[in-house]
Amino acid sequence: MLKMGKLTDYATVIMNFLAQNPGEVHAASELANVVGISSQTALKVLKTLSKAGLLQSQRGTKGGYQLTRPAQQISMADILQAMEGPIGLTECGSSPGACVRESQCSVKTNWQRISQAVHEALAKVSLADMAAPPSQPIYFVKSAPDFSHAAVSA
Amino acid sequence: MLKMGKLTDYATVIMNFLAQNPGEVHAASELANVVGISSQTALKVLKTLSKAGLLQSQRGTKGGYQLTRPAQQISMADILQAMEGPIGLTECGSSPGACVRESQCSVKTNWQRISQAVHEALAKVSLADMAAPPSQPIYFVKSAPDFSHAAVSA
DNA sequence: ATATATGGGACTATAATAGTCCACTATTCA
DNA sequence: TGAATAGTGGACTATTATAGTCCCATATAT
Repeated sequence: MLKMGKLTDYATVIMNFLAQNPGEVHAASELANVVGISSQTALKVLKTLSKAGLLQSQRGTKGGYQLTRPAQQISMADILQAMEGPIGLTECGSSPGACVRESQCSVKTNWQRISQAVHEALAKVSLADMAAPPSQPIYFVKSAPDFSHAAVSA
Repeated sequence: MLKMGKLTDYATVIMNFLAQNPGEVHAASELANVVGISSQTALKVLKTLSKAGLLQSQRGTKGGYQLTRPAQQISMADILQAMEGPIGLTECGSSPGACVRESQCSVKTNWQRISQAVHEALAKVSLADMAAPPSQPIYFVKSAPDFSHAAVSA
């Protein structure tokens, strides 16, 4: 399914909520309610997002979280990367050296390119875009990974 | 990391090998050697690919596997989908009804679109492209998910 | 017939993820 | 200044998903 983790899912909903309430500070317990999860779990997500620099936290009574920058300047790639580490469909795409067969792998380079394409697709979508209901059905990738130059080998 | 499973990884290497040896039938044990995994595990992958219609199998002595159609006509999306089911970053993108909060979810539609964009990126890359070493560094997504119409809400 | 090879399903081990808990630090307000 | 509130960091456990293995059945070539 190529799916992201649940925590990442929560993160996007939380970030979306904060994007819709700019300038306000929201406590973890409140955000937990928005998503429908426990405060503990929300806290875990919020800590991760804070460490990644996407959220600004405030301690003590009246404390909570808010976006560090405008929703237009936060991409879905930022959020995914914060929650799951570098975007890459294969190990070799995000962590060079992890695969023992890396040197003689025939498909490595192209996988890295596909990962890059996926990353770019996610980077193009900002949190502000996400928060806004789309006005019409559209196609997204007008031009996709360009392999047109590559001839069939073998 | 948004990564695919190991078995999917094996699948791409196997498919790539078969693409480079068109018209030949290769046994599971041989393909297992190519990837560096056990025959049992290779078999598991091969069964899945066969069921999905990407491979043609032949039983008995001198049996084995080959591509059902030319490598140009098999996309990476086909392989991923065969191994991991429908491509979708979120549950709601690939299995409507799976998420209890689906109806009031503010980001559902846009996630579905992002998943669609990822799917299209993978669909554009054929097995033949994958088998061929890229001749030059290129950018893949010239135009990505188009959210330009969407205004910032709230 | 027999050896070889795939088909289908079930089972188990392992790994990744999600969820929870605890002790600590910072801030507000009475 | 003390109590209440709220985030920080790390560790731990439960759960889930994945990977790997095994068994028995079926098909084919010699």
